[in-house]
Amino acid sequence: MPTAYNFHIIQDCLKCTFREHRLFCDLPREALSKLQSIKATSVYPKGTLLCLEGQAARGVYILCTGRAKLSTTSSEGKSIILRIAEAGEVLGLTATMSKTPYEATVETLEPSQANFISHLEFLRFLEEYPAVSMKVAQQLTHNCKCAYNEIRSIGLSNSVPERIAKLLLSWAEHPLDLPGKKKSQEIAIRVTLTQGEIAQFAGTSRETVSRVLSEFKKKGWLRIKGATWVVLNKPALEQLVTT
Amino acid sequence: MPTAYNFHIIQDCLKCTFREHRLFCDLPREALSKLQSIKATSVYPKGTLLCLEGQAARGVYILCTGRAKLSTTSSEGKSIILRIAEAGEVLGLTATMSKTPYEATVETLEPSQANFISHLEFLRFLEEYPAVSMKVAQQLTHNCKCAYNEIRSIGLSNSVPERIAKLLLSWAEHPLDLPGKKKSQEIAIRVTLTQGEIAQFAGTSRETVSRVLSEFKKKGWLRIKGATWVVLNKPALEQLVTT
DNA sequence: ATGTGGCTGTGACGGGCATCACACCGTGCG
DNA sequence: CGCACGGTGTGATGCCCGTCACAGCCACAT
Repeated sequence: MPTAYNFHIIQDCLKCTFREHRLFCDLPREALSKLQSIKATSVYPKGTLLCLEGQAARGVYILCTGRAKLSTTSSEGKSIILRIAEAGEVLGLTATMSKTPYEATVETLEPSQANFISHLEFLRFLEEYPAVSMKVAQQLTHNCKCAYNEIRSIGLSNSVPERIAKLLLSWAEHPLDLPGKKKSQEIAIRVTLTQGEIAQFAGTSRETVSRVLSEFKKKGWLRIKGATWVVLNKPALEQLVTT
Repeated sequence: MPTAYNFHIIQDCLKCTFREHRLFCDLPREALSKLQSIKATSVYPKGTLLCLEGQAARGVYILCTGRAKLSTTSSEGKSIILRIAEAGEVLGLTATMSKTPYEATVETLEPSQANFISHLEFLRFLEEYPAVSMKVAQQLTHNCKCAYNEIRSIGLSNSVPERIAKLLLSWAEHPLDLPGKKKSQEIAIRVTLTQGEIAQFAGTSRETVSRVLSEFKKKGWLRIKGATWVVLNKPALEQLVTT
């Protein structure tokens, strides 16, 4: 059902074709029906703040399409990206489960569709369907693993170039298929984050990211044209990473 | 039931008096009986490695008494402490849930009792008793929150003194009650970690920790005698912390 | 006593990176 | 068009803190 905005909206969870590839959504039939009845679907433009760090948790968002950036900010305004959430993830879960304020600010990186479920209804939903709490556990497990990776990335690496190389390599695991591309070592990826955001991800400053990327380009390891970046020398980047 | 080692062993989960104050253990009667039948209790000396990072997850440990240190290590040998787990927590959960290798190395910090439950039996236990998966979700939530705190601590603070002050303050939330102590601003805490371990916790080097603590002592903010430390000027430490 | 091993204190040194500052470039908008 | 604005590139500067080196201390075993 493409809309005027050329955006496909998934109205009915039961008919959602992506379901089985998603972290959370692949639930038994009855649970899905219930979910369908308690969810509120909306489409949000890029840059929407779904959750605000520190605010009381109103409920969770299930991201149907799009991606979102989870970040946390210090009182001085310095902020760091916790992770990028993909479609099919539940956001605001930690806060909703423990009835505490949102841990992170969630901002959509693309036009996104999400199902909102209020705090109370979600907890009831959870208790009613054991399969749902299993899924919740899996989502939380995923969150933990991402967080541990981030800790390793920031805490164990020796230098900023290493951390940036690591980021590039992790992105390179989901490469872009360029149509007329001959077989080669080249890995094309789409990077929509700004250098400032990459800096937040790597726990460094914007300028340093710029310098490091220049360095990579100068060494012939990387080519950047707009939002499509091409990793030219994966082994070299890998050698930089010790973790 | 004090043993020859003057160590109280909890044989029967159903009779455990600590249960209701614990993160995981407060389960319904039937689940507890089942737990009782599938667990294997052991007592481990200080310094035992319960889980090894990177090894296939054999199952989970429920920590009955004692505390344990969760850490992760880079290939270069640099390592960082993820968190300190308290009695009542389930360890090895992330790995067991996602059937992946252990994320962290778990080392007992004190003589500790723990219940081991094998991988398969735990997952079956989980599916059988919905209340258990709720508890698992709560444990995972706790893990996430700790991880996020660690990320904030390492990624957002501007200096090592700030991070160490933060650690001290977090420990000061569970003060020691000194018997003959008059009312005062002084907060006594028990610190069993070495400076090297504190360094791992704060993502810095042992020497820097030593220097920072010296500094705090010189300024009259802190007094250290063996394993009992006394925070003399909490506000000063708080002022150092911006996160 | 003597050795050994783990923990702690302190000095010296130097490099990596945060910070400030400013120029450049494309895009959108009045 | 001219302007503002967000993103990017790059130089200069300085300092925090990691690293190396070594000494002192304590507990414990021989």
